[in-house]
Amino acid sequence: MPATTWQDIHDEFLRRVRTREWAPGARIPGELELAEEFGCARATVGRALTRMADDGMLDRRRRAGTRVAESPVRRTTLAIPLIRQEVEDSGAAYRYVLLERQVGPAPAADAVRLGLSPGQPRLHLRALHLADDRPHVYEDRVINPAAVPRIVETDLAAISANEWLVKNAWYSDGTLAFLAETADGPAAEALGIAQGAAVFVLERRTRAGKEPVTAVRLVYPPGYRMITGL
Amino acid sequence: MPATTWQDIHDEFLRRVRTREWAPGARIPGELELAEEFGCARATVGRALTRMADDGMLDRRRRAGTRVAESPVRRTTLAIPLIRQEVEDSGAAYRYVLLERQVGPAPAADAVRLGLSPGQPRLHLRALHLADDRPHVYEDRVINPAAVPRIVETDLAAISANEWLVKNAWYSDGTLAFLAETADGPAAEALGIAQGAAVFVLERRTRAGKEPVTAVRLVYPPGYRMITGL
DNA sequence: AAGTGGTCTAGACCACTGC
DNA sequence: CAGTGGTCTAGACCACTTT
Repeated sequence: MPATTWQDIHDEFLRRVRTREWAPGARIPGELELAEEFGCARATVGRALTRMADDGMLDRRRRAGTRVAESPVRRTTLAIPLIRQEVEDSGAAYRYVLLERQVGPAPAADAVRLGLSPGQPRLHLRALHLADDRPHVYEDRVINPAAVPRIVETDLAAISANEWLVKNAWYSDGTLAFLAETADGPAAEALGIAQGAAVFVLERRTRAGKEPVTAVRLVYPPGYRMITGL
Repeated sequence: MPATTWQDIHDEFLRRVRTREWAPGARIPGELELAEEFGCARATVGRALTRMADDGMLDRRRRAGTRVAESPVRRTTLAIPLIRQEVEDSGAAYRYVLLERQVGPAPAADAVRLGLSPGQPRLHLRALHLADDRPHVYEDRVINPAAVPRIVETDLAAISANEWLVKNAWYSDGTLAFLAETADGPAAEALGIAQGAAVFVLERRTRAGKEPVTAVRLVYPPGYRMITGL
């Protein structure tokens, strides 16, 4: 292995940006010059620079060169929690309870959430994920059976909807949102907290092509923090 | 340009994972075989595969080959909001008001937040960011002047602490957390909402080497959603 | 021991865009 | 038009880890 890998170079560039040796907005040397400085091929510094640009720390434009972003902290990678894993990683035993299952024509609210026309069939689930038998997350989910017909014949008390979907459904894209809300009656009851308490909510929607698949709300009790690096 | 770029190949791999043509846990062909399939160099499919692995969709190990992750949605890229930009992008005029500025020995709470010993000097700020003169975010920040001495002589009514720090301070690493809370008195008053309302809070801490630089809490009023792709 | 991914190199051509 | 980044190629060697 060469003495300097692209990661070493990346770390050095990161240091230069963070220490402001390369100041926000400033233009930095071109790839060829940097390659000469580090005694490596152009592609190697290029890889390091590309990574920095992906992370939002550099702005690169052909002909114009590479500049440090005005605000060199713009993007971070967020690990989406897998509930079972999140619980087991904390050393607790994972358990899942299906609280309610409803099949039938979608009420207006569910139709909007999922992106269906009102009256189309939908599957509505309410469930609770537990860590050592203490409530960990409350789940409220709507599923479009037109996208995943087999789910209506599945015993969702034995396997969580999420795990079934990961194994059996496909999707093309989706959105993810985080927000704060006051706990409504059902969520408060399931989590054993006061109604009106501030809860952290993660909303996820997935589609397969144009067809909506599922919309889920995960409600975390007060005190929950979603943490990432910077 | 060749007919297929590494991005095309990446998109095709993404499709195969999402449609479960490559099922969770399954081993996929090696780089050489894939390069042959697409009629390109090994490095080209390698780049596409590396990207997928970075996104948590594939697990790659030498000798063992490449497998689809058990849960192929694990990481996403989150754009950290820059308040001024967030406001201006929404078409509103940005304004910033410094509500309070305190210099002095750190009370226990501030010391813990920032990672100082109690009694060391600290700068405490409370501020409000407005969009078209409506409250947008409430900011509560502690700064360690030992890390950025010049900030105590800076007029933080004229420039927000964040913008000053981006331009003038350096950092080595930090953490970022999201949580839900009920609005306390000062936050509720500043945002013009009811005390006890559920607010979305973003907490950020940065350090320069071992020295803490700043700890900030950004409090968003009810209704705020932080959105990302999937 | 051997197969797989991880990385580097040297050269090439192209795409974009500021001068 | 010329300089810069973006990408591809073909080959090479190395690192890891499973068999």
